[in-house]
Amino acid sequence: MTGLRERQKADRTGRILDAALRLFRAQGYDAVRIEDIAAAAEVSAGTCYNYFSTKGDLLLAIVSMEVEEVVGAGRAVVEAPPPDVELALRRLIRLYYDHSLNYLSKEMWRKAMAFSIEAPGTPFSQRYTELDAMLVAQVSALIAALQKRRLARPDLKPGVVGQIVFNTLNQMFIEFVKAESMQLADLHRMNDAQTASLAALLRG
Amino acid sequence: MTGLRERQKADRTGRILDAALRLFRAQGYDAVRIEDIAAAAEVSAGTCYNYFSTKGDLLLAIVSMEVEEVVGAGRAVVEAPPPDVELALRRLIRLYYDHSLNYLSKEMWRKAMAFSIEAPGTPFSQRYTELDAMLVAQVSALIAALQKRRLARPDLKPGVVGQIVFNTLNQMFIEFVKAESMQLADLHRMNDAQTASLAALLRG
DNA sequence: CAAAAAGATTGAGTTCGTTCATTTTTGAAG
DNA sequence: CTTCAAAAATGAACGAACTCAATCTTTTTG
Repeated sequence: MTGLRERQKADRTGRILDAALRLFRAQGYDAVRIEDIAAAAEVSAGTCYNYFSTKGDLLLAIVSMEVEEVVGAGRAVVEAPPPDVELALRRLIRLYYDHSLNYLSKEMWRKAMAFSIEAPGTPFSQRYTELDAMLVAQVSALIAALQKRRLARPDLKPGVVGQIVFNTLNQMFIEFVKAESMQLADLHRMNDAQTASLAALLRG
Repeated sequence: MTGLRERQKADRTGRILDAALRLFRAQGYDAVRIEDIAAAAEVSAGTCYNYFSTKGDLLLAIVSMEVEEVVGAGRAVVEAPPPDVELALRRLIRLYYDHSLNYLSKEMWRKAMAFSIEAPGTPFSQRYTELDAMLVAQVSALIAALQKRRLARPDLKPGVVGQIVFNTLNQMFIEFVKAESMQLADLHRMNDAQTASLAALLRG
């Protein structure tokens, strides 16, 4: 089942991803050439293109892993939500934001988001879009959980509200990564303000 | 005041913009080389870079003109809003959407939005961001006008609601330009549905 | 086990955005 | 009208993403 070819393939994929992440973080996305990644991964430039269709798609593969992690971390919040709409939303969104710079730089986020709009058809662009949908679903699930606990107006459709909340948090995140000087603390403040407004709408 | 140099400069800027718009529409953004634009505008490639910092910024200059037009057209709706929240929002947003493909292709929008995230510091990227803010302000002004006419809950801050509405319409537009097969009619349907939900929240 | 087929790797070559030293044009001063 | 400085245009040269024909490695077949 796991032939040599298969193992080598997985190994090379891992080496390319590791090298790319390390170099992107250290030198910045633009400054790193595919040849540099190839050299660090001990393959040729051409081989990188057998595994990832473009440099942008390779970046999105890395970013997608980060988003997968955050979706995993978010489950805990949805399963045991704080006993208040505002607190609950704030907590989930802070989790997303705080995770965002663990492995990735603002430049990497900018390039990744740009690429996912520019080239929506590549494999990891589609994956990234799926993951965004999973985040929407997760926020929606949180709303639903709060409604079940009678902490939010029961007449609002969780999916609609979830999408609205996601749009807002996503837009603020874009603003954040676009402004190199903006700090996480600033983003938190924006989030707290917006969440307060939204929470007012969502409470009975 | 209008020396030769000044006139030539304006003339060249115009020729480059015209040529770029025509070629981007006819052949697609990626297929058009800076040299092609330069040739059509009867200048050299290097000259294009005296006027626009990158190919992406040249595109954003074109897209910005389109957005300026749409902001102008939107004023009429804000000044004489239809007598219902849902109708009013729907009308303004449809105006935005219907204008969007007058001069620009989906590919151009994708590239433009991508570039504005990727390179937020270039002159026309900043201009584009300003124009987005103007659209937010315009939607907010519409909400305020409706409140004044007692057609919307008076306790909601127009700015907050305007930003939420804009985020939603913008997100749907991104989905639209990402899916080459999606038609304007589909976008209208999405808009009608979302607007109905939002209008329910905004009515007294 | 040998031979052939299938699958991957390779790196030299192509393309295109961008830069920059040089040349040309414009406007001002004498 | 001539001279000079500043501004602008030019296109050759550069660099990096990406392609592809040739080569090598793994798997399958007889």
